[in-house]
Amino acid sequence: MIIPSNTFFNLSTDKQDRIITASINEFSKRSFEDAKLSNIIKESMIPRGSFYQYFIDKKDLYLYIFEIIKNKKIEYLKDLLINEQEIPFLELFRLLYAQGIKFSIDHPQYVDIFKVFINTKGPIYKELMGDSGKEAQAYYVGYIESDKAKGIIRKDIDSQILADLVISLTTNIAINEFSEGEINYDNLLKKVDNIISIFKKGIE
Amino acid sequence: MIIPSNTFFNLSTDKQDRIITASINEFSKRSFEDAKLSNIIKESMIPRGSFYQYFIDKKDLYLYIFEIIKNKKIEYLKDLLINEQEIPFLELFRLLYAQGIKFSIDHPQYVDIFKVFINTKGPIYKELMGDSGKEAQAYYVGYIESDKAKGIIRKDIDSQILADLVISLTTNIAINEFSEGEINYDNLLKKVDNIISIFKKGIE
DNA sequence: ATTAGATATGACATCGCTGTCATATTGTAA
DNA sequence: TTACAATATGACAGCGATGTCATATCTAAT
Repeated sequence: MIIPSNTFFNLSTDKQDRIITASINEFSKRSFEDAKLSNIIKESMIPRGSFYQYFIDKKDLYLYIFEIIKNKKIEYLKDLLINEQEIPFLELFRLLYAQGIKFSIDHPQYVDIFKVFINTKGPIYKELMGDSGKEAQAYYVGYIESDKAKGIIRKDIDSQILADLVISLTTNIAINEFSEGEINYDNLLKKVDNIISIFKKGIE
Repeated sequence: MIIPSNTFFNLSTDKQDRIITASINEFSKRSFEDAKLSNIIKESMIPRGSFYQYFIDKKDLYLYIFEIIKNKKIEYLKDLLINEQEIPFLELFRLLYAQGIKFSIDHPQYVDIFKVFINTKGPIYKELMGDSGKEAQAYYVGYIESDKAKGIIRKDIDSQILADLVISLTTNIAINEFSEGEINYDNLLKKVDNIISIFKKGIE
């Protein structure tokens, strides 16, 4: 059995989209455990029985939605991560941060789903996350150490702490939550540069 | 009618504590809307009927729990906020951050409740939050501007952005999520100092 | 046009959660 | 002890969610 079933992929794109949109709406509001298929079925106007032709159960659907989000995020970041040129850590951070903000502006729902996902420590969390947090940390730490060796970053800064700080900022992208003014990319890019400047030279 | 009822306060502290603990467990896992009284009743071993003698309904209970958390948080921060001496912004930030971490170590559940609360945009959110986010921002901005005037902080740094950054870090306290090693206060204090150092002088 | 296989549909049994209510128990004042 | 008020209790009706299944409809090959 393919997941989702071929039946689902044979649907008109309109129907597929309705199901996906409704699912994203629901999963961005409720944890996997608490998400209600009823809401998804209602919103997408799919008969109850039909849903179970497309997906085995709620988990099957969630995995599919998660996959969509993951691929979309990768799409935003792939150019930066593939490009293994020797840019300084702070420049990499700047680019990742900026792309992260772009992503969260373009797809606020996806970000909400991820937030809910992060906050719930349910069994699905470990199943999907694995050690990707540690991997990201190790990636950054390596980068930072390399910059230290080159004398670009002060040696007395703890690489792990700096890595944590950066991960914390890029995964949350909470910068726009408290601020006034219009939320658009250019606007936020200015903020990123300001933050980078703080990181670079300090505030004194 | 007093909320919670006198009946609740007349209970043995053991029973009161069981209800409070069970409520905190539930509200730290589920949004207000999705939290289930059944779970709370089960865990605290209170007969269903009794619960409704103590609280009007779920909202009544939530308000009470929220009040407890708020007071506890204030207890941790009051010495810093009352003390209006002329310490530099970064020093204030350092102290707030450290106390925030202490709070999140001592009461991880409270922090979870707050995270869930922040993430759900339900009607209860606006009712309880009001404009407290803006107030905090204004408080920090004023502080930063004052330091700028004194020449302690670089003038080309955007006060709002710095305030946002600081709020984002102190409200999330996600610093411990990715890191290895034991989580204890001394350990984290070292991290705070490291972060402060980054803010102060930059990483270059 | 017929037929087999694929797909669509909503009624249904089951389950868990909510808030209420009639009744039982306890506490207290006379 | 009695009698009245406060408190405790769990059975229950109502409701909404879940996953299944028998049946209806559609599609494509002959």
